[in-house]
Amino acid sequence: MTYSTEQRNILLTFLQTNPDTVFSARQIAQSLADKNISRSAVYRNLAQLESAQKIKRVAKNGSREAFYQFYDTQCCRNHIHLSCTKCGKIYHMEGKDADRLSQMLDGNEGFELNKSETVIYGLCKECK
Amino acid sequence: MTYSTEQRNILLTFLQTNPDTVFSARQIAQSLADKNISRSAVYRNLAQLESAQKIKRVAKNGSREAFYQFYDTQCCRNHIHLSCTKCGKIYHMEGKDADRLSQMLDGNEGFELNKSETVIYGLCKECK
DNA sequence: CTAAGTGCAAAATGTTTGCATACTT
DNA sequence: AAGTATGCAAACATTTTGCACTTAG
Repeated sequence: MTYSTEQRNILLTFLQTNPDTVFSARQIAQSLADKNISRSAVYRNLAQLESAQKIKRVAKNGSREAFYQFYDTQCCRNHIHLSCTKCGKIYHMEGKDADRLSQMLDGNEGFELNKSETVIYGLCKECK
Repeated sequence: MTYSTEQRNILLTFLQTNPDTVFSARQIAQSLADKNISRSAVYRNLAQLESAQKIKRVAKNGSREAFYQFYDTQCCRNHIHLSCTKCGKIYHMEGKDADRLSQMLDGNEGFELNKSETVIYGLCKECK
Protein backbone atom coordinates (compact mmCIF):
# COMPACT_ATOMS: atom_id res chain seq x y z
CA MET A 1 0.00 0.00 0.00
CA THR A 2 1.08 3.57 -0.58
CA TYR A 3 0.24 6.25 1.94
CA SER A 4 -1.06 9.70 1.28
CA THR A 5 1.55 11.96 2.82
CA GLU A 6 1.91 15.69 3.10
CA GLN A 7 5.02 15.69 0.90
CA ARG A 8 3.49 13.59 -1.84
CA ASN A 9 0.52 15.90 -1.95
CA ILE A 10 2.65 19.02 -2.05
CA LEU A 11 4.47 17.60 -5.05
CA LEU A 12 1.46 16.36 -6.96
CA THR A 13 -0.46 19.55 -6.32
CA PHE A 14 2.42 21.60 -7.65
CA LEU A 15 2.63 19.65 -10.92
CA GLN A 16 -1.14 19.48 -11.22
CA THR A 17 -1.31 23.25 -10.94
CA ASN A 18 1.05 23.61 -13.89
CA PRO A 19 -0.11 20.81 -16.16
CA ASP A 20 1.38 22.22 -19.34
CA THR A 21 4.89 22.90 -18.13
CA VAL A 22 7.85 20.58 -17.86
CA PHE A 23 10.01 20.92 -14.75
CA SER A 24 13.34 19.49 -13.72
CA ALA A 25 13.61 17.89 -10.29
CA ARG A 26 15.80 20.82 -9.28
CA GLN A 27 13.25 23.40 -10.43
CA ILE A 28 10.58 21.56 -8.50
CA ALA A 29 12.68 21.36 -5.33
CA GLN A 30 13.45 25.05 -5.69
CA SER A 31 9.82 26.03 -6.18
CA LEU A 32 8.92 24.07 -3.08
CA ALA A 33 11.83 25.38 -1.00
CA ASP A 34 9.48 27.10 1.43
CA LYS A 35 7.33 23.99 1.73
CA ASN A 36 7.91 21.09 4.06
CA ILE A 37 9.62 18.66 1.71
CA SER A 38 13.21 17.44 1.50
CA ARG A 39 15.30 16.81 -1.58
CA SER A 40 15.16 13.05 -1.20
CA ALA A 41 11.41 13.13 -0.72
CA VAL A 42 11.18 15.09 -3.98
CA TYR A 43 13.14 12.43 -5.85
CA ARG A 44 11.45 9.47 -4.21
CA ASN A 45 8.01 10.88 -4.81
CA LEU A 46 8.75 11.83 -8.38
CA ALA A 47 9.70 8.20 -8.98
CA GLN A 48 6.68 6.96 -7.07
CA LEU A 49 4.22 9.22 -8.86
CA GLU A 50 5.76 8.29 -12.16
CA SER A 51 5.25 4.58 -11.67
CA ALA A 52 1.73 5.34 -10.49
CA GLN A 53 1.38 7.12 -13.84
CA LYS A 54 0.26 10.34 -12.24
CA ILE A 55 3.18 12.25 -13.69
CA LYS A 56 5.39 11.65 -16.70
CA ARG A 57 9.14 11.73 -17.01
CA VAL A 58 10.53 13.27 -20.18
CA ALA A 59 14.08 13.56 -21.42
CA LYS A 60 15.15 16.99 -22.58
CA ASN A 61 17.74 17.41 -25.24
CA GLY A 62 20.49 19.67 -23.93
CA SER A 63 20.29 18.71 -20.28
CA ARG A 64 21.26 15.76 -18.15
CA GLU A 65 18.57 16.40 -15.60
CA ALA A 66 15.33 14.46 -15.43
CA PHE A 67 12.19 16.39 -16.31
CA TYR A 68 8.66 15.76 -15.21
CA GLN A 69 5.19 16.95 -16.01
CA PHE A 70 1.74 16.24 -14.74
CA TYR A 71 0.06 13.47 -16.64
CA ASP A 72 -3.68 13.19 -16.58
CA THR A 73 -4.51 9.67 -17.71
CA GLN A 74 -7.99 10.74 -18.72
CA CYS A 75 -6.73 13.60 -20.79
CA CYS A 76 -3.34 12.42 -22.03
CA ARG A 77 -3.99 8.86 -23.08
CA ASN A 78 -3.95 8.66 -26.84
CA HIS A 79 -2.65 12.16 -27.19
CA ILE A 80 0.60 13.16 -28.79
CA HIS A 81 2.55 15.86 -27.01
CA LEU A 82 3.88 18.82 -28.93
CA SER A 83 6.51 20.76 -27.04
CA CYS A 84 7.36 24.32 -27.98
CA THR A 85 11.12 24.81 -27.84
CA LYS A 86 10.69 28.53 -27.25
CA CYS A 87 8.04 28.96 -24.56
CA GLY A 88 8.23 25.39 -23.18
CA LYS A 89 4.48 24.87 -23.29
CA ILE A 90 3.05 21.44 -24.02
CA TYR A 91 0.22 21.08 -26.51
CA HIS A 92 -1.96 18.02 -26.78
CA MET A 93 -2.72 16.81 -30.24
CA GLU A 94 -6.32 15.76 -30.45
CA GLY A 95 -7.63 12.31 -31.30
CA LYS A 96 -8.40 12.66 -34.97
CA ASP A 97 -5.15 14.38 -35.90
CA ALA A 98 -3.17 12.04 -33.69
CA ASP A 99 -4.72 9.07 -35.42
CA ARG A 100 -3.93 10.47 -38.84
CA LEU A 101 -0.32 10.90 -37.84
CA SER A 102 -0.19 7.41 -36.43
CA GLN A 103 -1.76 5.91 -39.54
CA MET A 104 0.59 7.79 -41.77
CA LEU A 105 3.66 6.40 -40.02
CA ASP A 106 2.20 2.93 -40.04
CA GLY A 107 1.25 3.08 -43.69
CA ASN A 108 4.36 4.61 -45.18
CA GLU A 109 7.12 3.26 -43.00
CA GLY A 110 5.50 0.31 -41.27
CA PHE A 111 6.32 2.05 -37.99
CA GLU A 112 4.01 1.68 -35.02
CA LEU A 113 3.98 4.99 -33.16
CA ASN A 114 4.28 4.96 -29.37
CA LYS A 115 2.21 8.00 -28.49
CA SER A 116 3.19 8.30 -24.87
CA GLU A 117 6.95 8.05 -25.48
CA THR A 118 7.07 10.50 -28.36
CA VAL A 119 7.39 14.24 -27.97
CA ILE A 120 7.34 16.38 -31.05
CA TYR A 121 9.47 19.51 -30.83
CA GLY A 122 8.99 22.76 -32.70
CA LEU A 123 7.44 26.20 -32.44
CA CYS A 124 3.88 26.75 -31.38
CA LYS A 125 1.39 29.05 -33.09
CA GLU A 126 2.16 31.92 -30.72
CA CYS A 127 5.94 31.68 -30.84
CA LYS A 128 6.64 31.34 -34.51
CA MET B 1 41.30 26.17 -35.87
CA THR B 2 40.51 22.62 -34.84
CA TYR B 3 43.13 19.93 -35.28
CA SER B 4 42.68 16.47 -36.65
CA THR B 5 43.89 14.24 -33.85
CA GLU B 6 44.18 10.51 -33.46
CA GLN B 7 41.59 10.49 -30.66
CA ARG B 8 39.06 12.58 -32.55
CA ASN B 9 39.36 10.27 -35.54
CA ILE B 10 39.00 7.14 -33.43
CA LEU B 11 35.77 8.53 -32.05
CA LEU B 12 34.30 9.75 -35.30
CA THR B 13 35.22 6.56 -37.12
CA PHE B 14 33.52 4.49 -34.46
CA LEU B 15 30.26 6.40 -34.72
CA GLN B 16 30.48 6.59 -38.49
CA THR B 17 30.81 2.81 -38.64
CA ASN B 18 27.56 2.44 -36.71
CA PRO B 19 25.45 5.23 -38.20
CA ASP B 20 22.11 3.79 -37.16
CA THR B 21 22.82 3.11 -33.52
CA VAL B 22 22.66 5.41 -30.54
CA PHE B 23 25.42 5.10 -27.95
CA SER B 24 25.93 6.55 -24.51
CA ALA B 25 29.27 8.16 -23.74
CA ARG B 26 29.98 5.25 -21.43
CA GLN B 27 29.25 2.68 -24.11
CA ILE B 28 31.52 4.54 -26.47
CA ALA B 29 34.35 4.77 -23.95
CA GLN B 30 33.92 1.08 -23.25
CA SER B 31 33.99 0.10 -26.90
CA LEU B 32 37.16 2.12 -27.36
CA ALA B 33 38.84 0.83 -24.20
CA ASP B 34 41.59 -0.87 -26.17
CA LYS B 35 42.16 2.24 -28.27
CA ASN B 36 44.36 5.16 -27.38
CA ILE B 37 41.76 7.57 -26.00
CA SER B 38 41.04 8.75 -22.47
CA ARG B 39 37.69 9.31 -20.84
CA SER B 40 38.05 13.07 -20.88
CA ALA B 41 39.02 13.04 -24.55
CA VAL B 42 35.87 11.04 -25.25
CA TYR B 43 33.71 13.66 -23.56
CA ARG B 44 35.53 16.65 -25.00
CA ASN B 45 35.43 15.23 -28.50
CA LEU B 46 31.80 14.26 -28.27
CA ALA B 47 31.06 17.88 -27.42
CA GLN B 48 33.35 19.15 -30.15
CA LEU B 49 31.95 16.86 -32.83
CA GLU B 50 28.45 17.76 -31.77
CA SER B 51 28.99 21.48 -32.20
CA ALA B 52 30.67 20.74 -35.52
CA GLN B 53 27.42 18.93 -36.35
CA LYS B 54 29.20 15.72 -37.24
CA ILE B 55 27.36 13.80 -34.56
CA LYS B 56 24.07 14.36 -32.81
CA ARG B 57 23.23 14.28 -29.16
CA VAL B 58 19.91 12.71 -28.26
CA ALA B 59 18.12 12.38 -24.95
CA LYS B 60 16.84 8.93 -24.12
CA ASN B 61 13.81 8.51 -21.96
CA GLY B 62 14.70 6.21 -19.08
CA SER B 63 18.32 7.22 -18.70
CA ARG B 64 20.22 10.25 -17.43
CA GLU B 65 23.22 9.61 -19.67
CA ALA B 66 23.89 11.55 -22.83
CA PHE B 67 23.51 9.58 -26.04
CA TYR B 68 25.12 10.24 -29.37
CA GLN B 69 24.82 9.05 -32.92
CA PHE B 70 26.58 9.80 -36.16
CA TYR B 71 24.92 12.57 -38.07
CA ASP B 72 25.50 12.87 -41.77
CA THR B 73 24.46 16.37 -42.75
CA GLN B 74 23.96 15.33 -46.34
CA CYS B 75 21.79 12.42 -45.39
CA CYS B 76 20.04 13.60 -42.23
CA ARG B 77 19.09 17.16 -43.06
CA ASN B 78 15.35 17.34 -43.53
CA HIS B 79 14.85 13.82 -42.28
CA ILE B 80 12.80 12.84 -39.30
CA HIS B 81 14.27 10.14 -37.11
CA LEU B 82 12.17 7.19 -36.09
CA SER B 83 13.66 5.26 -33.20
CA CYS B 84 12.62 1.71 -32.48
CA THR B 85 12.19 1.22 -28.75
CA LYS B 86 12.84 -2.50 -29.06
CA CYS B 87 15.89 -2.93 -31.30
CA GLY B 88 17.23 0.62 -30.94
CA LYS B 89 17.68 1.15 -34.65
CA ILE B 90 17.18 4.56 -36.19
CA TYR B 91 15.12 4.92 -39.33
CA HIS B 92 15.17 7.98 -41.53
CA MET B 93 11.85 9.19 -42.78
CA GLU B 94 12.18 10.21 -46.39
CA GLY B 95 11.56 13.65 -47.82
CA LYS B 96 8.05 13.31 -49.14
CA ASP B 97 6.65 11.61 -46.05
CA ALA B 98 8.54 13.94 -43.76
CA ASP B 99 7.05 16.92 -45.55
CA ARG B 100 3.55 15.51 -45.28
CA LEU B 101 3.99 15.08 -41.56
CA SER B 102 5.38 18.57 -41.22
CA GLN B 103 2.54 20.08 -43.22
CA MET B 104 -0.01 18.18 -41.24
CA LEU B 105 1.26 19.60 -37.95
CA ASP B 106 1.45 23.06 -39.40
CA GLY B 107 -2.02 22.88 -40.88
CA ASN B 108 -3.99 21.37 -38.02
CA GLU B 109 -2.23 22.74 -34.96
CA GLY B 110 -0.27 25.67 -36.33
CA PHE B 111 2.84 23.96 -35.02
CA GLU B 112 6.13 24.33 -36.85
CA LEU B 113 7.99 21.04 -36.61
CA ASN B 114 11.67 21.05 -35.74
CA LYS B 115 12.85 18.01 -37.66
CA SER B 116 16.28 17.71 -36.16
CA GLU B 117 15.11 17.95 -32.54
CA THR B 118 12.26 15.51 -32.86
CA VAL B 119 12.62 11.78 -32.48
CA ILE B 120 9.56 9.63 -32.97
CA TYR B 121 9.47 6.49 -30.84
CA GLY B 122 7.71 3.27 -31.57
CA LEU B 123 8.19 -0.20 -33.05
CA CYS B 124 9.76 -0.75 -36.44
CA LYS B 125 8.42 -3.04 -39.13
CA GLU B 126 10.65 -5.92 -38.02
CA CYS B 127 9.98 -5.64 -34.29
CA LYS B 128 6.24 -5.31 -34.14
C1' DC C 1 56.49 28.41 -32.17
C1' DT C 2 51.68 28.67 -31.08
C1' DA C 3 47.26 27.07 -30.61
C1' DA C 4 44.70 23.09 -29.71
C1' DG C 5 44.26 18.61 -27.70
C1' DT C 6 45.58 15.00 -24.24
C1' DG C 7 45.67 12.32 -19.82
C1' DC C 8 45.20 12.31 -15.18
C1' DA C 9 43.15 13.23 -10.94
C1' DA C 10 40.16 16.27 -8.58
C1' DA C 11 35.80 18.70 -8.51
C1' DA C 12 31.15 19.41 -9.80
C1' DT C 13 26.50 17.88 -10.81
C1' DG C 14 22.39 15.26 -10.37
C1' DT C 15 20.51 11.29 -8.25
C1' DT C 16 20.22 7.34 -5.08
C1' DT C 17 20.73 5.00 -0.72
C1' DG C 18 21.32 3.59 4.42
C1' DC C 19 19.68 4.50 8.58
C1' DA C 20 17.30 6.22 12.51
C1' DT C 21 13.03 8.54 13.22
C1' DA C 22 8.16 9.80 12.25
C1' DC C 23 3.80 9.27 10.10
C1' DT C 24 -0.39 6.43 7.98
C1' DT C 25 -3.32 3.01 8.10
C1' DA D 1 1.55 -2.62 15.62
C1' DA D 2 3.12 -3.00 10.89
C1' DG D 3 4.32 -0.99 6.95
C1' DT D 4 5.56 3.05 4.57
C1' DA D 5 7.66 7.63 4.13
C1' DT D 6 10.78 11.16 5.83
C1' DG D 7 15.19 13.90 6.54
C1' DC D 8 19.82 13.88 6.69
C1' DA D 9 24.30 12.84 5.21
C1' DA D 10 27.04 9.85 2.77
C1' DA D 11 27.60 7.24 -1.53
C1' DC D 12 27.12 7.02 -6.36
C1' DA D 13 27.36 7.69 -11.47
C1' DT D 14 28.18 10.72 -15.02
C1' DT D 15 30.27 14.71 -16.69
C1' DT D 16 33.38 18.74 -16.35
C1' DT D 17 37.58 21.07 -15.14
C1' DG D 18 42.59 22.54 -13.90
C1' DC D 19 46.96 21.70 -14.98
C1' DA D 20 51.25 20.05 -16.83
C1' DC D 21 52.51 17.83 -20.99
C1' DT D 22 52.13 16.58 -26.00
C1' DT D 23 50.91 17.16 -30.72
C1' DA D 24 49.24 19.39 -35.17
C1' DG D 25 49.69 23.01 -38.16
